[in-house]
Amino acid sequence: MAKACIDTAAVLQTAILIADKKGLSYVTLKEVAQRLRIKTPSLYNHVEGIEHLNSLLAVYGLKCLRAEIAEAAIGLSGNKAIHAIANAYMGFARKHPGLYEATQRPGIWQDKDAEQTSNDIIHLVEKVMAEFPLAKKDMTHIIRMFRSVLHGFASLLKNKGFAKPIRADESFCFAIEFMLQGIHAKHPPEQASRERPRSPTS
Amino acid sequence: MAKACIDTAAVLQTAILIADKKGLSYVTLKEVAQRLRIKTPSLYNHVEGIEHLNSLLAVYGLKCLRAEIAEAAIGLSGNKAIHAIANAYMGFARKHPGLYEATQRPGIWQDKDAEQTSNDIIHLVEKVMAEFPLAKKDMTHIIRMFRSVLHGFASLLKNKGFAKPIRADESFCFAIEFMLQGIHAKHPPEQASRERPRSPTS
DNA sequence: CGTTATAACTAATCAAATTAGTCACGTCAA
DNA sequence: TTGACGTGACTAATTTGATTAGTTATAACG
Repeated sequence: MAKACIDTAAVLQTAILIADKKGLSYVTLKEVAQRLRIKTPSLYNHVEGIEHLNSLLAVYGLKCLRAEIAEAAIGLSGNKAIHAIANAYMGFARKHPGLYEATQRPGIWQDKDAEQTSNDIIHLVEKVMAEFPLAKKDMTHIIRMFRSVLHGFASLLKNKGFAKPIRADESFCFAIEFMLQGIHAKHPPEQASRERPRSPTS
Repeated sequence: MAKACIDTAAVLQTAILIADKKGLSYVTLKEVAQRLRIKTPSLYNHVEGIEHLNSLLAVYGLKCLRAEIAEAAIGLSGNKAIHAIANAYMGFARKHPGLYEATQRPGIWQDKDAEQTSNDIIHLVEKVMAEFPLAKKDMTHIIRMFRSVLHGFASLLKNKGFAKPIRADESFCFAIEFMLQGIHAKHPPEQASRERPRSPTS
C-alpha cells in the first residue's frame, strides 16, 4: 500500500483539471480518484465529500478571479481600469470554463469565505468607479448592470449562445465601451426617462 | 393495478412543479414518480429518461418564455416594446425560477426545437430594434449586450447575487433605460471620437 | 525499536437511473 | 361474447456514484 503524496490541494487541482477539460458535471469523486490512481473512499482523507469539493472549487475559483482582476487593474484608473477588469473577467471565464461555472452557484457556498471573496470583487469595481461623477444611488444600479453584463456575456459565450460570425471579443468591447459612455454622458437615464414602463411582475 | 391517467404532459407538468418549488436539481425520476403515485420505472412509458425530461423542460420553458415575450410586445414598438420585452423576460424568470434555469443549459438540448425557439426570441428582439437608427454591424453588438443584461440580471437575481437594500426592480429598469438612451445617443461608442455618417437600416 | 497518526485499503450500504421481463386492464374485431 | 393485442402499470435486478465503517501498512517521531 504505497502512500501517494496526495493532499487536499492535489485533490482540488485534479478537480479543476476535470472541470475545465470535461465540464463541471464530470467532477465526481470517482473520476477524481481515478486520475489520482487511488480508490474513491480514500478521498475522504482529504475532503469531506462531493459537496465540500464543490465548495472548495467555488472558493478557489473566486480567489483566482479576484487575483487576476486585481492584477489587471494595477496602475490603471478610470475607463482603462474598467476595460482591464472586464477583460480579465472574460479572460478568466474563457481560460477556466469549469472553474468559472463553479463560482456561479452561490447556493452551494458553504462558508462565508466565498461570500467574502465575491463581495471583494464588487468592492474592487466600486473603488474604481468611485471617481466617476455619479450620484450615490446610481452607483448601485451601475455596478449591478456592469455585473450583469459581465456574467451574462460570459455565460452566453460559454454556452455557445452567440452563433453569429461576428467575433465575441468585439461585441464585448463594444458593450463595455457603450456602458462607459453612458456613465459619462450628461443626462443620467433616470432623469430623461419619459416613458415609465410598468414594473416587472413578480 | 389501476391505470393512472398519466401521459407525457402530466410528467412534464409535475417536473415543472418540482423545479419551480424546490429547484431544478430536485427534478429526479424518483421525485416525479412519487408525486404521481407511481413507481419510478413506470415513467419510462412516457419519457425516455432523465435527460429527455430535462430536454423537455428546456423546450417547454423556452416556448413559454417566447410566448410571454411576444404577448407583452403586442401593439408596442420602440422603447416601449423593449421595456415590455425586458419586463416579460424578468417576470418569467422570477415566476418560474426552475423552469428558467432549465432553459439556460444549451448543452443538454437534444433536438433542434430548443435551438429554434431560442433563436426565435432573439429574432423578436431584432425585429423591434430594426426600427432604431443603428448601423447593421452595431445591431449584433447591441442585441448581444441586451441579451447579456437580461440573462445576467436574471441569473444574479435568482442566485441572490444582489444583497443591497435597493430594489432590484429599480436597478433593472435603470439598466434597460440606460441602454436605450445609449442606443439613441448621437455618438455610438465605437466611433465616438470621429464624425459619423448615419447608415440606413431596415 | 516501538508507538502512533496518517493515508491508503476492502467491504458494505444507500440513492438514483436504468433495463428486462411480467401482468392486468380496456379496446376492438371476429 | 370472446379472445388477441397494445398500453401502462408493475417487480426484480443492474449500474453508477457517494458514503460509512472498519482494517492495515507506512512513515515519522520519541
